[in-house]
Amino acid sequence: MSRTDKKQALLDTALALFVSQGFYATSTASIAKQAGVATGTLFHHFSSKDELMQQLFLSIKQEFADAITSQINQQSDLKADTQHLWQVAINWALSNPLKQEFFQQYSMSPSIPSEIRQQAMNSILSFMGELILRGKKTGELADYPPSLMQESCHGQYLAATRYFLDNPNKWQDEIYKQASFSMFWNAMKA
Amino acid sequence: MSRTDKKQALLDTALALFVSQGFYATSTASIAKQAGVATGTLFHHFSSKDELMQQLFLSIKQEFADAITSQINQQSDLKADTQHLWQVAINWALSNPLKQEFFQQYSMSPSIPSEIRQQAMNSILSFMGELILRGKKTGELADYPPSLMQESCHGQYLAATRYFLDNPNKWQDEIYKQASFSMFWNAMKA
Amino acid sequence: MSRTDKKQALLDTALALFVSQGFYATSTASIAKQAGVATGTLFHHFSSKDELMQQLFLSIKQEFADAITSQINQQSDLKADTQHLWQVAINWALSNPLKQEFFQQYSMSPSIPSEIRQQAMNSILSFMGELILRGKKTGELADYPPSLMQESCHGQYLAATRYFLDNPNKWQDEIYKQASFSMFWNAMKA
Amino acid sequence: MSRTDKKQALLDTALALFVSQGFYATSTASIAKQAGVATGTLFHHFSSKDELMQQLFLSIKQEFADAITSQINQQSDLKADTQHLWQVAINWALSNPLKQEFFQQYSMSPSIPSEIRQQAMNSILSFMGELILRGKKTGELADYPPSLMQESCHGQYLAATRYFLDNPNKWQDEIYKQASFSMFWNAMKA
DNA sequence: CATGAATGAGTGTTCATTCAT
DNA sequence: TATGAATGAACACTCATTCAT
Repeated sequence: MSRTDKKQALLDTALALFVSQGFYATSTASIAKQAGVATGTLFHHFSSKDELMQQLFLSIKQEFADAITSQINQQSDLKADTQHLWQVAINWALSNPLKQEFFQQYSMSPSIPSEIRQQAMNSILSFMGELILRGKKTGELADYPPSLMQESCHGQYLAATRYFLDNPNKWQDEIYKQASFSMFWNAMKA
Repeated sequence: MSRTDKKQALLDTALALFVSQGFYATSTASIAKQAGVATGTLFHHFSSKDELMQQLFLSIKQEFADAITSQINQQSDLKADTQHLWQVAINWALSNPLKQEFFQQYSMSPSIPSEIRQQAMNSILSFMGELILRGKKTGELADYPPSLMQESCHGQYLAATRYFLDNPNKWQDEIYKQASFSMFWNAMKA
Repeated sequence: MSRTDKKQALLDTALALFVSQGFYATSTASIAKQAGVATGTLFHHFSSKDELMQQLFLSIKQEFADAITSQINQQSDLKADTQHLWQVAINWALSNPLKQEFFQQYSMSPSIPSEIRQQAMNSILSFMGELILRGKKTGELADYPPSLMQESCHGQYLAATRYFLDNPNKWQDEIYKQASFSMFWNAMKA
Repeated sequence: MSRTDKKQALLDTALALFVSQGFYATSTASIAKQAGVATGTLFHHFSSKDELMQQLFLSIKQEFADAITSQINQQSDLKADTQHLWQVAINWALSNPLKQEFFQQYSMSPSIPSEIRQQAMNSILSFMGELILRGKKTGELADYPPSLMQESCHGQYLAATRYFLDNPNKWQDEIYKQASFSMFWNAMKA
């Protein structure tokens, strides 16, 4: 196992254990053991348990951002573009349930410094931010205060992924898929 | 200090410390000390730290439910009733910022058994549930799957309170107040 | 329940719990609760947990001594008298299994001050001591050092009660009953 | 200090403290401190205080068994062999007073699971068991029930070691040494 | 870099004992 | 006397972190 492999194994194991048991209930020893390395090795790659958590948080955020970016191509009308983004984002969540659950659990938790959380949130919301701006200019979207709109969008996204994560087969049901987007879109519509 | 006072002092102190430092970073000793009682006293009232957490969670949930119930009088048209409920709920959150923050932090956290969380969530959502049903019957609200609608409502409520908690003076601004309700209402509107 | 009743209830309960769970694993609160009195009441009757233990130890010792004394009537020859004493003592142990087990467990334990234990042991052995003296004078018993003989007697008595306590029905079997006494007697015989 | 040294130091210290203060009155912290290691180290070698106790019990039992086995050579007549065994066993007890006292104190105590105690007792008694069988075949020993005889042997052994431990110089006195064996042998003799 | 035994401060929890009622 | 809530010192045990190998 190469160096990078070991670091990645530690991140993967930490993700699984943090989600299933929580940050504080997961000992560094158990992470190392399940990752197949010695206890001390964890501290060669991460200066502390907190840093492991932060790197994990940021790496997942990055992965999400990369996944979304790679699939976006804004060319149709605003609503179609938004719907595409919505589906791509929820697809990612359903394809990466552990990582999505990690976000749900730790986005509000004091286990992660608020600056790091803020940074991650902004990154997620930046996609929406641009669309909202575009929609306001064309008059398709309502002229609500932007920061409030962003928070609302984020809330809807979290709610939808929570729902479809708990009921994965419902995402195949066009009724549910459409409904979730309709609520999201209508909330912002002019 | 009477018996009830001590128990209540422990709950109050636990609320403050859990919110500001997190559940795991708060020692039972520090709760007791700050509440002005001996360490053992905490365990006289709560069999464990976990049980303290659960009782705290349930007591806050109950307080919220009572506050809402006492101010509800459904008599006008659906939209007016809904707006009233929306404002009452957000008012409560802003009047009880610690308790609201507690919900934000722990509604998804493994520090609280999921059954307890579920129970609390249902209680909160039951108010909305009735209004949604009413709206569907009259045709004022869209016919989306009820469970999905509830999750979406909850998400919007959390997002709005998060926003106004971070920017308390904005709730006095009618523009923001209106906008937050409009997004909530339009999402569900037929 | 009268005062004496409560004190006796505490002693009875303590006996049962000390035997089944051990001295340290039994909390004063559990003794009080199971005896049907308040925690504080225990400390009205016994100044400390240790004193409760000592009073219990001495009261059982006394009960044993009284039971033996009341049934002894030395009139026949030495062997017959000894056999009678042997049977009376073992009968008592089998009729009071909890108390006998208590002795087995605590005769050697540091939970009881050694002076108290010594005092109790002497009381038990005094019966034997007289018989041994008598036997030596008549030449029926061997002329071993008295203190060593006493210790040996005591060891045999503990072994026999241990055995018959674990196999109560064997005491009805004359073969076993006889064998146990034969070993005891032959060990001392001239 | 090597790894094995630390574990052994902990066992040695635990033995000394358990004997002098009792199991419950001895804190794990005090064992570690007196053994010259950190508190955590104790739990690195033993998963709990109870396990330390069990390992201690079994290691002493093993040491006793090894000591006896190494010195046994059955070649003479039964009585001579038995006397040799008796002396070897008591010699061991007197050479290892702490370990013998440990047995006296904990053989009956609930601090040690009864299965472990049983296992240890059987190991000790197995030596005797064989001799008893041999004696019954040759008719030199009485035909008492074997289990009762074993218990009686054990009781005598405990009594004798107790006596000579309390009065060590008496073991040098041939009168006492002979008397102790005579009582043991005559009890079983046909 | 990797290891894992060692560390020791810190944790949740217990429980004999006290004392105001 | 009797009560039982309150006390706080003491405990077994955990775990992030270090460091000699």
